Amino acid sequence: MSDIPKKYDAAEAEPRWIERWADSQMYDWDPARPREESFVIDTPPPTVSGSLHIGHAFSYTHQDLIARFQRMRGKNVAYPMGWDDNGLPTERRVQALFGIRCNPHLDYDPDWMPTPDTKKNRKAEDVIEVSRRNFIEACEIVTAEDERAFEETWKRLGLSVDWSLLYQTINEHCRRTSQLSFLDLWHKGEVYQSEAPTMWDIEFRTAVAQAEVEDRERPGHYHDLRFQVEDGEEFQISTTRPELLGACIAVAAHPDDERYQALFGKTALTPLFHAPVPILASEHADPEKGTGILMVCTFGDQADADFWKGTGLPLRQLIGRDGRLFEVDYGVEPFQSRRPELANATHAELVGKTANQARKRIVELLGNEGSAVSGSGPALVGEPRPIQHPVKFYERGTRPLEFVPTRQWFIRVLEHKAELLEQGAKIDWHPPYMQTRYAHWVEGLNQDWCVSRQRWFGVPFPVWYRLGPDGVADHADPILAENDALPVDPLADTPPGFTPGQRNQPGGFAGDPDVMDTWATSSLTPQILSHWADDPDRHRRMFPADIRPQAHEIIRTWAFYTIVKAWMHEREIPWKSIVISGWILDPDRKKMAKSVGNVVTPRPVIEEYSADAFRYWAGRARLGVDTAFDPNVIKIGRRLAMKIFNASRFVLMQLDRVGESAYAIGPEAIREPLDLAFVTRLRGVVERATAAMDGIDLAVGLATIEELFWRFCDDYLELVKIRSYLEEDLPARRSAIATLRLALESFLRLFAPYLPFVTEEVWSWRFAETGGTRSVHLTSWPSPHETEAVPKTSDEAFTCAVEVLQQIRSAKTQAKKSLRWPVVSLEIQGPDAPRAALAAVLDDVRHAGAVEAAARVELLDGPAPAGERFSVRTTLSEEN
RNA sequence: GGGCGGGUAGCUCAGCGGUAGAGCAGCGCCCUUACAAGGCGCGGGUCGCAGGUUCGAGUCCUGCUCCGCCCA
Repeated sequence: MSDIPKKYDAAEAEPRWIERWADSQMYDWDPARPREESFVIDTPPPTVSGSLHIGHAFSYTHQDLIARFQRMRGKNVAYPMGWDDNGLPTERRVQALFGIRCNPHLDYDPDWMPTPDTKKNRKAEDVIEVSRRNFIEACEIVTAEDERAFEETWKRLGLSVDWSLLYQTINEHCRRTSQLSFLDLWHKGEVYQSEAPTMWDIEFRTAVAQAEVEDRERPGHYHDLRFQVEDGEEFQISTTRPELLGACIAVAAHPDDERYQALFGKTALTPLFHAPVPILASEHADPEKGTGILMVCTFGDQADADFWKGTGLPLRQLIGRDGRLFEVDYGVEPFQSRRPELANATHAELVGKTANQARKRIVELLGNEGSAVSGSGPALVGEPRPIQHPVKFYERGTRPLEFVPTRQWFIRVLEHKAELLEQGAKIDWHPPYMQTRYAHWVEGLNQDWCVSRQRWFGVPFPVWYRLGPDGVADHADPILAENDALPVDPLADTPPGFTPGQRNQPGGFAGDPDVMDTWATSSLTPQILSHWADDPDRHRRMFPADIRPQAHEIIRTWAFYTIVKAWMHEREIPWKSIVISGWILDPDRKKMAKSVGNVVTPRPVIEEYSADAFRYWAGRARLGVDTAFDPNVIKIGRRLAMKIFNASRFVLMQLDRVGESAYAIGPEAIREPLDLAFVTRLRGVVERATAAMDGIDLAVGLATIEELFWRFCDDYLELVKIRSYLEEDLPARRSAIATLRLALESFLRLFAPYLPFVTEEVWSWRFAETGGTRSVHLTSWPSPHETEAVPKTSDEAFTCAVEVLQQIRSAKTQAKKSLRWPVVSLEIQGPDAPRAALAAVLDDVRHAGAVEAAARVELLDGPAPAGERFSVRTTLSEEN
């Protein structure tokens, strides 16, 4: 038998085990086993170009705890990893790193290689324009690097991922799956194209979906402007966006608003532009806001866009895709004006300006004498009034969204709210209240899912358009790719029935230039894993998945979209349960953010405290609840790992002292009252921990195991020492040895999901050979069956022993004596039942408490203090 | 403004109908042959506030308050 190491050095041991596990295939999913035996995890594919912060490692640890537990329960666990490569985060990073920008009109340069641009103050003219294909190649180089870093961190954390199931959301298989999904939805009528005002990010120049939009409180101003009715009467509207005055198409007040009853149905004229606009009654107007009457323009906000739809009013778009006001001609439809020269002169002041710049200028113009419609006085009444109001932003953007009419692809979700709510209810949510959050999101939807993005590094739509003789695309009747041709790149591949030379030629074809939203692909992760696109048999074995672990901020995106897709394709739920981790906040309970500079990355923490310690911290957090980053809790984990090491060392040294036969003593040798009582405790802990883990109550499972383990170390080991030290092979020693072995083997397996490194280290010393399983991670989770040969008793004897032992220790500590200090007299008073229980284990207690052989020990009948079993009087020896 | 979660010892949290718990921090003691990056012990809380239900309420109900998150 090999020597048992004296010290545990996690920094040395953990990498050693990672290496050993790497090629062992011990975490691999076995495709041959039936569905009932499988446990399929739909792992969130992290965005590789995002920075990895400690919250990711925290959440991924939760998945691993579940994976390892299920594996030990005998399940054939499919625990994949995926990298979410495509989309804006990658493009943004690539642009910044290489100082490049994609120009899709350029030709591919096969000799071009991206080189990091280290210029400190890069000017706009320094940015190199590259072709779409070169740009995509640059993205691929960066993501490949990022993936390596992620993989290394996951391995360092001890994630038991089956790396043979690895995928990238941009790889061929995912592109095929994603495009197939699109085609399937097209054939089912769930996807449509429309040209409509869409939320548009002027910075990235792409459409964005409702799920990616957030409200931010921003300062603004109410501007009161004088409008004039054709008959000369005046009224004032309030607006926060005076720069859109030229885009005004109507004026509206609430139908019940007494103040404006006389105006409804009349026509008003706008100042500076003199556009005739109808005065309408509309529920959209809030009588409490501003003057209660507002101008509707195309488009100041969502309300304007909603209002405009279906009214038949003209579309007067002023803001372009770059966020600047473009040229228009007043006096020509749809830009009506009673005084076109004045309107055009005004607009000339604003053309080319951003919304902000234009606002400043037009406020000056509106403040000028004579700017009112009547020509008398300024149109602007008083000073603009500062307010705070919510403004819509793309979640990754820095500038307010605009509503710009563009052609986009949409997936129908609004008309399926009821079904999507029903699907949500079929899924088991952990914690349950997270389902409410999902439901509220679904109920609050007000737009279909916009899936097209005007970007490059993503999955293209498998679609081409016929070009008429005039070169104009026929969007109404797109050419779709054949299923078996997928994946296609419509900008490179030629549609059936055409030749490459007909690309972009009148009478020829054009490829759809857009790519899909990242979520359009990552909403298919269960199907990507199951090979829905090309392997129906495997799909049946893996779909729906058992579990989806994720954090709560992506309920509205990833979870929601995945539920949508699974329902649309197969009328199924994507997974049986969903587990939501909380967020990690900084120690002051603030959200970690790059801009605040309080982001903690996982690697240094793992290096400092060990992966086991980190995992302990993650395992202790309750699901769904945000947790402050607290090194103190991680330190407790480190201490626990150390304790497991030392206690194991002690137990195995006891077994070794007996010899190899010790490892063959079965549970039937457990006969001593103390040992029976402890095994009863252990049995209860196994049952409770198993129930907790089954219910994904990871923190409760850990706390249950940990609590008994500390009792084991602090009290049981002390109480049993005297018997395990016995030189002779007596039943008392056999019972002790058998209990120690059973307990240690149980604890190691119970802790294995949480602390995979130290448990494996200890397992390797002896049990790898004697236990018949080379790794603790290949053993089975402890079960009550293992202790069937041990007579069931109460755990009262152990409880009583511990109580008296603690009283003795307390007496010694208060007397400032060492714990080895001899006791000469012990008077224990208590009721019959605990006295009887104690009597059976009194020898163990005497030895653990260093009660002298000749000491007077009395068990007396009598009451005990409230909440205790005994009243104990300890008399210490005068000298040691 | 609506919804969700939470306010328990100095700190981090457990307990969710039956005599207030753990760990950390504090204080004190102990180098006991597994463990000094250790062990043992000791203090320490009107369980956010106000009502109510109950024989009995951190624990259930109502209102309020503060914090966080999600959504408008």
